[in-house]
Amino acid sequence: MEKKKFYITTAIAYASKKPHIGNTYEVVFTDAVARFKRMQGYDVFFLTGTDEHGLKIEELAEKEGVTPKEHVDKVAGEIKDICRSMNISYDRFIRTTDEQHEKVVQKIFNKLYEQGDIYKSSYEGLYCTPCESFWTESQLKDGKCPDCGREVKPAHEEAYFLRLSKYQKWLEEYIESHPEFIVPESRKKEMLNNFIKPGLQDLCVSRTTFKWSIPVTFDPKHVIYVWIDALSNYITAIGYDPDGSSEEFKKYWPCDCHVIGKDIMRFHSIYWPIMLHALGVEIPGKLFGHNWILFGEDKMSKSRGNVIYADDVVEAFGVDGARYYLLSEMGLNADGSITYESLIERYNSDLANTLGNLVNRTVAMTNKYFGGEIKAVDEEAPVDDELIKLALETPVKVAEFIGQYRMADAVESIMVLARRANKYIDETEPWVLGKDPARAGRLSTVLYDLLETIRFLGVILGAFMPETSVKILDMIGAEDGARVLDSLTTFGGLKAGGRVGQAVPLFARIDAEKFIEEANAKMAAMAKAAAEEEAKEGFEPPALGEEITIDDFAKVELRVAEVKACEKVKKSKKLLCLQLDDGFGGRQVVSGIAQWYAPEDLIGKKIILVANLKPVKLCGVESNGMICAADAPDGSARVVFPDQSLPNGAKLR
RNA sequence: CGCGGGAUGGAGCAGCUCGGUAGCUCGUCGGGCUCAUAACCCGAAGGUCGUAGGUUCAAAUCCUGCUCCCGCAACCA
Repeated sequence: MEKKKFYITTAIAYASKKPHIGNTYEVVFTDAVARFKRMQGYDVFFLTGTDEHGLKIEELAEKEGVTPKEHVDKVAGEIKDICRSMNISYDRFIRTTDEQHEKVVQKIFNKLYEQGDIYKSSYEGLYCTPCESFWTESQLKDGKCPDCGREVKPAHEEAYFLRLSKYQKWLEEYIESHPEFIVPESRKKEMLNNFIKPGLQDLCVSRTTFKWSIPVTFDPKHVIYVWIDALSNYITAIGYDPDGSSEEFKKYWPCDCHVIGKDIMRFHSIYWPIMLHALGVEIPGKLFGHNWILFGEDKMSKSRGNVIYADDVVEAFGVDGARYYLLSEMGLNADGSITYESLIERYNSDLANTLGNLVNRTVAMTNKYFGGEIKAVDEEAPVDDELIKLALETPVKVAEFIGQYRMADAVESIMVLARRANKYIDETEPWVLGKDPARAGRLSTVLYDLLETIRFLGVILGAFMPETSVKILDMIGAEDGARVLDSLTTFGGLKAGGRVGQAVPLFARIDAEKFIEEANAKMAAMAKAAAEEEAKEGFEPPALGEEITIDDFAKVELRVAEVKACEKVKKSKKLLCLQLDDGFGGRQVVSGIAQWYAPEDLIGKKIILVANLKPVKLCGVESNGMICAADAPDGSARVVFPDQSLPNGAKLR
C-alpha cells in the first residue's frame, strides 16, 4: 500500500538578522510534528526556508557595505546553522532568491496579470523624497517619515494591484464552510470580522521604490512586492509551474498544514487562498497560528539585553533540553514565556530528575543485579498491570494530541508515564528483591517491565528529543524492530537475553543560582554593548529637514493655551481629549499621549498649541489642532510646557 | 455599545462542549526509601474557581450585569 503523504511547512524567516529563540520555536514545533508523522508511516515533506528580498535587506546590506545577496547568504547560513543545531529534519530549505523560485514567481505574476486578477493602477500614499519610500498614514511617526523623521508629502506612483475584492465573497464562504482551516478558532473570527467582512481592499503587489526583489518581466521598472514572492514559496519549492507542475507537486499539494506565527495569519488566511484560487490551485488544509514566546513579560530586544538565541540555550541545556522547553512551555491560548528560572526548573525537574534519573537507576540496577542482562518476564503481580496499561495508552494519547497540534500536552503525557515508572520502582522495591535469591523471578519481571517502559519512552521521544531517544534506545540495547512506533502496540517488544549498556546520566542537573547569576551578567553586558553602539551611531548630527524661510514658519500659528478639562478617549489606548482655553473661546484637541500622561496631570497647565492645523477626526472625536511635545530618550513623549504666566492665546514668535 | 480570548490554592496550567467529590506540574512543610543525578515515593498545609445576581435538588461548568487583563482592529495631526 502506498504511504499517505503529509506536507507541512513553517513560514519562511525574513533574512534580515539572526532569529532569536522565539523565532526558533516555530521550526522546532513543526519538526516535532513532521517527525511524529514520519514515525506514523506518513510520506512527509517538511519545508522551511528564508524570505530574502525587500527594502530592509537592501538597506542593511548597504549599511554593512556588502551586496544584498552577500547579506542574505550570511543570514541564511546562520538560520541553517540554527536548524542544524536544533536538529531540524526539514526536507527542503527554500530561499526566495533561488533561481527556480524567482522564475516561477514571475510566471505566477504574469498569469495573474493576463487573467486580469492583477491590474495596473496608481498607489496613493505619503512619500518621503530622501528615503524614496511610500508610507501609509498609520505608519507615520508624528506625521513624519518613520525612517528619517522628515516631512512626507502626498504623492502617487503607478503600481500593480491584486484584485482581492473580486474573491471576497468566495473567501468568506470558504472559511465558513471549512471550520478546520484556520486554527485556533479565535484567529478565524479575528480575520473574518476584522478584515474580510468589512470588505477587502485590493492589494498592492509591486514596488518601484527599491530594486532588491524579483522584477516584473513586462514592466522592469517594477519589482514584485513581498506577498506574491514570499507566499509562493510553498508551491514553488515543490515544483509548481503554471505551465505544468512537477510530479512532486502533484503528489504533495495541497499542503496539509502551514505553521505560522499569529502575526502573519492575515496574509495566509486572506491573500494566500485568494492567490491560489485565482491560479486554480487547491487551498491548503490548515493554517495553524501559534503564539509568541516572550522573555518573561517582555518582547525580546537587544537594548533590553534579553535576547536569547537558540545557540545559547543549546550550549547550556543541549539540543533536547532546548527542544523540550520550547515544546512544553507553549500552551494553545496564551503567549509562552521564557525565563532562565523556568528553563532550569523544567530541565532539572522533568529531564534530569524524572526522565534521566529513571533511565539511569533502571539501567544501573540491571547491571548490578543481573550483570546487564535483560531477563525475561517471570513472576508477575497485579501492580504490573497499571504500568503496562499506561505504557500502552501513552502512544495513542500522544498521537491524538499531535493530531490537534497540542505539543505541550503530548510532551506532558510522556512525562506522566515516566513518573508512573518511578513510582513503580518504589512499589516493587527491586533493591529488596535483589537481596533474596529466592525472589529473582520477581526481580526479572520488575526490571523487564521498567526497561520495556523505558523503551516506550525512548521510541515516542523520537519526535521531540531525537538525540535523547537514540541514547535511551542504545542504552537498553533495543533492536531495530523495537525502535519503531508500530512496535508499541504490544508490551514486550524488548528482547529478553539482550544486554544494557553502562548507566550514563542523560541530563546533568544545573545549579540554578550560579547559572542565573552568570546569565544576568551576560544580559547586562549585552544591554551595555547595545547602548554603546547606539550612542556611537547617535553621534552623527540628526538629519535636519529642508531649510525654510521665515515666511514658511509664519504659516504655522503657535499659541499658548491652557488645559481646562481632559479625559481619555474611550476605546483608544493612546488618545487624550483636551478642552483648551486658547483665548478665543476654547477648542477641543485630541493628542496621542495617554500612555504617558493621566488626564489630571495636564488640567490647569499651559501648553503650546498648533492653532491653525486642519481639523481631523481621531477615533471618531474631532481634534482642532495639536499640542507640542518632544521625544524623550526612553521613547516616550513629553509635553512642552511654556511659562505659566503667559496669557492664553499669546502667539509665539 | 468595533471583533475576539481570558480571570481556578504562592507560580504556571487542566477541568467548562455533555452541570453532581476542584485536578496536574513547580514551590513550601512533614514522612518514607536508598537502586539512582542531594535524585525517587507518600502525606499535609494552602482555593468562597474575578465580582454581583439568575436558572437548578445541585453551578468552576449554563444565563445576565459589572471589574480587570490580553490579542486584533482603530489610533500619536
